[in-house]
Amino acid sequence: MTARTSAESTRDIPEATVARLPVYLRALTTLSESGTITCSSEDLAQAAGVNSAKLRKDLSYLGSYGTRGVGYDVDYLRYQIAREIGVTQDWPVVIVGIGNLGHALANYSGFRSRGFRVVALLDADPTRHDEVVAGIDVRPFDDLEQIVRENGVAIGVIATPAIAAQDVADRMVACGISSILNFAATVLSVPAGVDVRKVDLSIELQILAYHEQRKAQVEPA
Amino acid sequence: MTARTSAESTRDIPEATVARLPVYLRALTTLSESGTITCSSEDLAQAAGVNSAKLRKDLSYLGSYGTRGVGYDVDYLRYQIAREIGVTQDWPVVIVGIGNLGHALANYSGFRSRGFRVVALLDADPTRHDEVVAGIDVRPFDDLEQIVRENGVAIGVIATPAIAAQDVADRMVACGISSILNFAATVLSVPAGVDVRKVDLSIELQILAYHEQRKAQVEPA
DNA sequence: CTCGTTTTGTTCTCGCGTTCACAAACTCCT
DNA sequence: AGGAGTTTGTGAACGCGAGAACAAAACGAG
Repeated sequence: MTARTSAESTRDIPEATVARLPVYLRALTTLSESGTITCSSEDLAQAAGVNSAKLRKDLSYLGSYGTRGVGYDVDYLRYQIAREIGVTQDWPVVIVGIGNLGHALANYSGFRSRGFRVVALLDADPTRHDEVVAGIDVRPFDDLEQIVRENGVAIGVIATPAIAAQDVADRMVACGISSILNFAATVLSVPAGVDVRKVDLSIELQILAYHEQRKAQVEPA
Repeated sequence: MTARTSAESTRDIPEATVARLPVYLRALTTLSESGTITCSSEDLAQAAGVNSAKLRKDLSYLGSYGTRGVGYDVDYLRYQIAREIGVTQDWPVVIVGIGNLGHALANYSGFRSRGFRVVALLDADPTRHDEVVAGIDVRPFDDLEQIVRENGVAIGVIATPAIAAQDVADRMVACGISSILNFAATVLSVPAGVDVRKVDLSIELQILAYHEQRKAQVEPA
């Protein structure tokens, strides 16, 4: 095994692991705030809601940041994960669609505290353009390109009605945005190289309903 | 292979498939509204953003609802999937935590249109109790048990700050709620038999940030 | 009625992710 | 210094899901 630079060490982290790293990061932050200096994989696994073997394997993809017989230094590990995910740097974000959900997103403190800075709120509806949400004034959707260019925005959030989402996505991609978080209830088609993650509130409820129905079937009270 | 009753046919649907059924359901609804009578697995797969082999395999778990050489009857398949998921029936839901996100959820039309009926909005903060959101008045959190009992609520939504979420979950479980959709940024621990699904906005952004960082590393402009 | 065309339902194979189990490594106590 | 106890990091086995490929079934033309 050859020595690797830190740039090379960021290779080949499985997708399933990437999805859990933010959970570990939050658990570590909680531990750190409660004054914990070191923790075992068992402790952290419990805080993150996974089993310890999976946690250790996940962390092993980042490198060997633990000490056998001791555990992990909470702050050190936290920094390493944050660096790996990329939340040590500042990510400018635009939110398009300032309805109920857009409001909630704009006000969500969890973004800013993790390195995401909402640089603009955009809406196609001119009657919203005099509004100020979370200290940011709502601007016309047509300002998208200028804002993206001036702020170096790489991540866009779509909180529009489903009917408008594909158009918004197309415009975002045309401006150079390469990661999209989509809250609209529709399937987006984007060119290769653009990442889309979908959050669909009603789908989550439907999955719960399915299981709920199963439970009722098995044991009819 | 013996003949199976419709109750028995609902066995053993893989979790990955369950998660996609709502997507197919929405795609079918869109097709139906555009006047389409029948569609091939290829058509539906494209509308749902998956490949056709996976779609056919998913549908095969429900039964044989297609016709070889022809395709699927849109409305018939839509009904079968809806029945399988359980959205042909009415699901009473309570939402706890009427902050920005709670407001957005209460107003979200996608719930009602898929069989989910918000029967109550609850908040621990007394200053919110005179508010009316989406035509429903906000009630004290302590009314939870009564509301759950009177309406037969099985599904609860948590939209509180992280610090309150575990308490809310405990109370929900104590009342008999057995499925929880959690928007709070924390890991909930619940007894076996209770389903929890987590939606975490900042985690989704962090996953995007990770990939975005990778792209920037590979091709530094 | 028969043959070609279309499309489903299913089998098979492969790769990823999870979990177990254990060797390696570190600390602490005597 | 040495041994007992603890905890990490990882090799190996296992199970699930994705995708390719094909047989079975339905339709239509002649």
